[in-house]
Amino acid sequence: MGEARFEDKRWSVDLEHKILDQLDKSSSKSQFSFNPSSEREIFVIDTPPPYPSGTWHIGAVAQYSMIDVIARSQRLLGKEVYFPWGVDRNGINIEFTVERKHNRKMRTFDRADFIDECRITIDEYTDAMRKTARRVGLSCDFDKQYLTDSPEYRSVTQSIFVDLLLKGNIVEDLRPNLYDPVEGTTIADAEVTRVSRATRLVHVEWSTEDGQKVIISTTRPELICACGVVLVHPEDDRYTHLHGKRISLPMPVNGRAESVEIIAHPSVKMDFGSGVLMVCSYGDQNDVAVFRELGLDPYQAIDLDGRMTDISGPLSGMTVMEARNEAVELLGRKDKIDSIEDRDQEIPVSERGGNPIEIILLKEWYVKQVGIQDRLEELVDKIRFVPERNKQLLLDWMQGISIDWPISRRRWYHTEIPIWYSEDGETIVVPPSGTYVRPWCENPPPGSVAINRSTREELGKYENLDLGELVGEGKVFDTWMDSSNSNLFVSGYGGDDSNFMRAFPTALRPQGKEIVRTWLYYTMLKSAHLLDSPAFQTVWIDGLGMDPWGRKMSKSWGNGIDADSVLDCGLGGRTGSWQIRGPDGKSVKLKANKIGSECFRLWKAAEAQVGDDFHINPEEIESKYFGVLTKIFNVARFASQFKSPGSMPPNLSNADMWILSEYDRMRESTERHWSEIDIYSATQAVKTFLTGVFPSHWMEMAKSRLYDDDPSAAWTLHTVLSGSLAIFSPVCPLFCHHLSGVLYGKSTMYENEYPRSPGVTINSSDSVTKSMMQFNAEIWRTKKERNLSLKSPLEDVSIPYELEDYAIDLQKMHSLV
RNA sequence: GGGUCCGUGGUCUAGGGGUUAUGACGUCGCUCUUACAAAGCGAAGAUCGCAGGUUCAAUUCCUGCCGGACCCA
Repeated sequence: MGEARFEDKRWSVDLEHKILDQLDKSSSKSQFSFNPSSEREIFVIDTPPPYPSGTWHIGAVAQYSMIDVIARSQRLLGKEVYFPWGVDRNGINIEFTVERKHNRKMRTFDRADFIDECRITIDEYTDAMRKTARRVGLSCDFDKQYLTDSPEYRSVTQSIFVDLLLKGNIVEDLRPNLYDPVEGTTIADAEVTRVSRATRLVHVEWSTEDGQKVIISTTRPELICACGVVLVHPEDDRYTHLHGKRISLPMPVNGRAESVEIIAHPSVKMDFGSGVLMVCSYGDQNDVAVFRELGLDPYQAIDLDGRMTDISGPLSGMTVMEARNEAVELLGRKDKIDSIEDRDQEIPVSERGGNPIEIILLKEWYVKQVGIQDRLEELVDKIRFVPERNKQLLLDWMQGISIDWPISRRRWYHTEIPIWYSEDGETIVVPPSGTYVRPWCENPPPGSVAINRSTREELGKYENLDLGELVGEGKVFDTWMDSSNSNLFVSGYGGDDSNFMRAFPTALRPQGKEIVRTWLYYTMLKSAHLLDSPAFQTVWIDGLGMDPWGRKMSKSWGNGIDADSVLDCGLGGRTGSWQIRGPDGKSVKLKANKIGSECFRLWKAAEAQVGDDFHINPEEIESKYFGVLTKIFNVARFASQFKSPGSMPPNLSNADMWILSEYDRMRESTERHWSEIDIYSATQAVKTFLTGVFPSHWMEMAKSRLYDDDPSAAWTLHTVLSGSLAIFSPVCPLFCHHLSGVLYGKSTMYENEYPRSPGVTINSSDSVTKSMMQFNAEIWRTKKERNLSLKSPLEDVSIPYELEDYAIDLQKMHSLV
């Protein structure tokens, strides 16, 4: 027996930082680099490339640290893990940031200047995020960082687009599109959210050609000019006599018929307003459906700037809101308003800009998705979901798909659509695979190919053809076009084919449930089109980080918690405190003394099963989990007094064989849990063992033998502890690295073989354990009842038959005489 | 209005047709026992949301309702 080899009495956030610094200084980061030609099983993780926006949401950091637990546990299981560090940098967010910074709209900039501004700004955020990633202990392959706005990544996005275009999975069409007139861009279904707003429901008086008055209710009187038909319900007896009649528009229009037909149609709600519905191109999705169904020619009432077009007559040139007010004014003056009602309505707005969206006819590029849903569902069925029930989120979304995915956007800081148009507009030119092009400012590179715009027939190299003055496409891709390639990119698509075949379908897609309908769905769609294959082997879908009372965190509501404040809580003795808006709107103060990354990770791993939303409360994280670290730290501190004999001694005592059996059961179950990506169960199993039966029962029982330098006890102690630390290391990598370093001179961080069975086991260890715990508790209770100290002797205690093998140890442990 | 998921001691959480329902935090009591008082040990605390049904037996399965979260009209 020697001195304890730990200076500190417990784990601390300062120690955590010291270790992190040491690791950063050493060359250890290359330890996590990926070798695609390794003999080991390849395990590629398609990590969600975070979007740098200044601060990283603590819920996302928590989720990311669990992806790290998966990466580390898979390495421990012996796999060649690729845990990429990618950053998503395309998109409208950074454009908004730059617009706010300069207080100028994007379109008032020179395009190239604006793009430079975006890149400079996002570079700063990218560095900050990388620091947090390191701080929380991510074992990414940081050397191979990829940025989705880099030429390499963008060229993959463009090449895949060209491939799909040639395969016919991408179409160009003039269709009604969801459009954000304020930001001037098309958006997809998935980017629409709904907000409740007060609107006026106007009951307008129309009259038929034979002079009958009809009241039609609408919240959008400015769209009367785009009315294509008026509908009544076929079973509505009040209006049967109107079927087939023509009705005059109550507003002046320009360049179109001044009356429309009244038709019976079941999509009308009889009890809404008067039960008569005007259908305009396009007030809402139902209007789109009716126009398509009845084969009506749509009118364009709103232009790309969100202003009324010529057909609206007196409203022409006004914004939608101005036009709406003016329409009410005009109708009122002509005495055509029956009444006006204020009501709350859910209106669709763009997720990014928060602007009411319009539906506008636009020529855009689309990825086909309507026809492939059945096949997609078959492919989804080949994927394992963790947890299984979250698969439903994807299936629900797929069931609702009714239109193709519009992918072109009228923005700038995105991947460019790689197309040039011939002078006559009938031929398009696309670049060769693997090149990044910017058609808005450059000509096609050598090797570009000309294609017939409508038939997709290849016409040869563009250099050899006379296409007149080429026009580069100015539009860009929806950012999901970039991120939905991430699995292909990280699996090596476009590189060495044999490596890609080994890495695909990508082993794991970990992500949050809020982006199932976008990131997961679009990735599945792209991989299905391109390779007719499921995109992944396993999809792991976690819930969202909520505030301590289960509400979504938001800066505006004042219930957000900053990730760095939790990770650095306790650093240099500084405690943490958080002022948060509580459930009743009152401010609540939360306090903690020490948390740090290891405690934070342990909390997330041990607190709940994957898939549900989780509440983040720093007080709870500290009180429930820091003590666990203290406990394990002291187990190690205790063990550091004793030297291991190195190899297994010939005669192991019964107590040691028992705990080795218990350890082996834990080892086996955690190995299974880790391979099933069940972080919660693995963490619970090893935590319970290391803080429960091992120290409280076996260590107490083995103490006297340890002090007497019994080789059996010492070997057992270190065999169990070193293995357990390795098993625990995916959850708390720095903590285990430190303990194992001091105890055994080696880090648990780079283990790539699961601890082996000690090979010494007894049968029925389970029932022995139960009796043991029961017996010990009985003795402790007895001593307490008699007011005896734990080391005072106790007489007349008989040891149960089942524990006879352990009699001597138990007698010593409890001073039984 | 429709769909999906969820509802277990004060709080969080595990489990699952069958003897006294898991664990953690908090609470209370005792204890500085050569690793640990930022600890240990012990104790109290739950009719497993409500109402029906299936069953010899339900907290677990089914139906309805109530409450919460998310999604879609």
